[in-house]
Amino acid sequence: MARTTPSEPAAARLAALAALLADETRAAFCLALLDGRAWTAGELARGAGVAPSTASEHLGKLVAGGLLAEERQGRHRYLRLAGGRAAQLVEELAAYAAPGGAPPARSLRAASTAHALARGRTCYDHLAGRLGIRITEAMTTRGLLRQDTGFALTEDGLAWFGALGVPLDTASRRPLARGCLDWTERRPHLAGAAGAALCRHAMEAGWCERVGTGRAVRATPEGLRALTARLGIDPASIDGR
Amino acid sequence: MARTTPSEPAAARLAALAALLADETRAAFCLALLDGRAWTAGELARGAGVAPSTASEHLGKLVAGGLLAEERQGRHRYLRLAGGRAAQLVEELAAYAAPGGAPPARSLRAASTAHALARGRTCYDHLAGRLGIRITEAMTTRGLLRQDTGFALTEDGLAWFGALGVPLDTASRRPLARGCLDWTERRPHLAGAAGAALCRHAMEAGWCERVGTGRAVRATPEGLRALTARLGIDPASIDGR
DNA sequence: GGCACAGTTCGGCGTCCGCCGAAGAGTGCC
DNA sequence: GGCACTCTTCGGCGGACGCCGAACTGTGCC
Repeated sequence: MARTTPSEPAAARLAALAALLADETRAAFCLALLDGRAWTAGELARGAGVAPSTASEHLGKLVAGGLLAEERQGRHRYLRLAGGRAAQLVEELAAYAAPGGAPPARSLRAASTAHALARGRTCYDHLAGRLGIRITEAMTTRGLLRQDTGFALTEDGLAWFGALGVPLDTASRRPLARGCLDWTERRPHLAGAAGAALCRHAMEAGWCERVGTGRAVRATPEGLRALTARLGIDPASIDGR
Repeated sequence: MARTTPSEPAAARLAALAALLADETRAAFCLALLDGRAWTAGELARGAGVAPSTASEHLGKLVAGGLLAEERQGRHRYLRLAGGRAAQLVEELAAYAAPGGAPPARSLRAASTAHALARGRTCYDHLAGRLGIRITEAMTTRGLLRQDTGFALTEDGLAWFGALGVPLDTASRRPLARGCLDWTERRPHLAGAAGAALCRHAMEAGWCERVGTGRAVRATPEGLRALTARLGIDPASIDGR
């Protein structure tokens, strides 16, 4: 008997896309790039522990498949996620794949990086981890963000961004606010154009700074003061445990 | 040099999850189950054009991987997507994998089913296709749904559901409204608890009916009248082309 | 020009995995 | 009880794919 839709092309395309992430090395590349920054091919190869030649082939597939974008500068090949939708795809798959319980964290080094990531990190272009969740919570309780009927900024929320000096384009196709499931807190944090703008502002204003070379982010003392003043966030709820 | 996080388990889990969908036959199973109903193993095997033994192995993997749920009744094994999140995952991957241009539609039979699907279909538990998009559009222009600051019902929207006699639970963890990218219209339609409730009501009230055995759905004459009366939708914008 | 370095291409190796048919287990109908 | 049917398990086959090292290309620095 024939297939439900003859010579189904949708299944083949879905399988081809999923196959890009079905390899552990390629998956590691995409997870590393979830910090939203561009990495060189060599950095990715070292990070994943494979030979440069192997990485080169994998990166070629990921770019050809539309998941990654490349930028060549001199003898370097910089790679980043192809865009917000690609990042969202990887995020959601990673969140679904995350185990229900806490991650094991075998070594001391792994435990300390896991701790730093749980405290705060970037998730492509917005803030995640305890830091991102506390901000999202505070915005919700202050009536800047509504989560009960969906996930959207309120008029007060728009005004709050205005007062911060961060313009938001409501006419853009990209949704202003979107929930992104946090894989350490297991609750949604603010993503979308507003989440990206807030993260950019937090970095530029010195509210946060990167820790080490990875995705981990830490709120600075000024940042904690600003979050307390503007959102009523208790600094201990982010920094402490 | 070591991996960024030693013996990274996240990459392995992401790869394992993606591998479930990286096979064309398994992908076809998941797409078929996107209609939200339960199919038997044999039906899925015939639909995908593989031997029952092959299907059995694939289904075992999909269930073990947490993407599908099974229910055994007598000698039948009924399979459905494991839940809303699994459906959302498959939807988004399928939407990302969909080609930018229109699908080719080689045979006459394929063209006619593609046409029926484009007109209206279920997307797991809510309405999609032209029918779903027109409803979402109408709800937005009538102020029942806000898309400019995210994707959320308004107070008027809550009242509209109340008038319809469809209760919505705002206290649930599941978001009431969520945008789901429509792969034929390439715009978001209403998903989430409200989308599911509306779809259920439309089926029970006889506004829509299934066409054939697949995902395709058609608005009935009463349905078109109801949509015109309650949302001001022009019937020709759905049914005609 | 010459060297160091980033990245790519190629050949070969080993493994994994999807496919089938045949045989078996369990269920329902008569 | 016996038959028909659905699904599962197993063995074996073949292709696909990820890995590496070695050789090669191209860039930048001195």
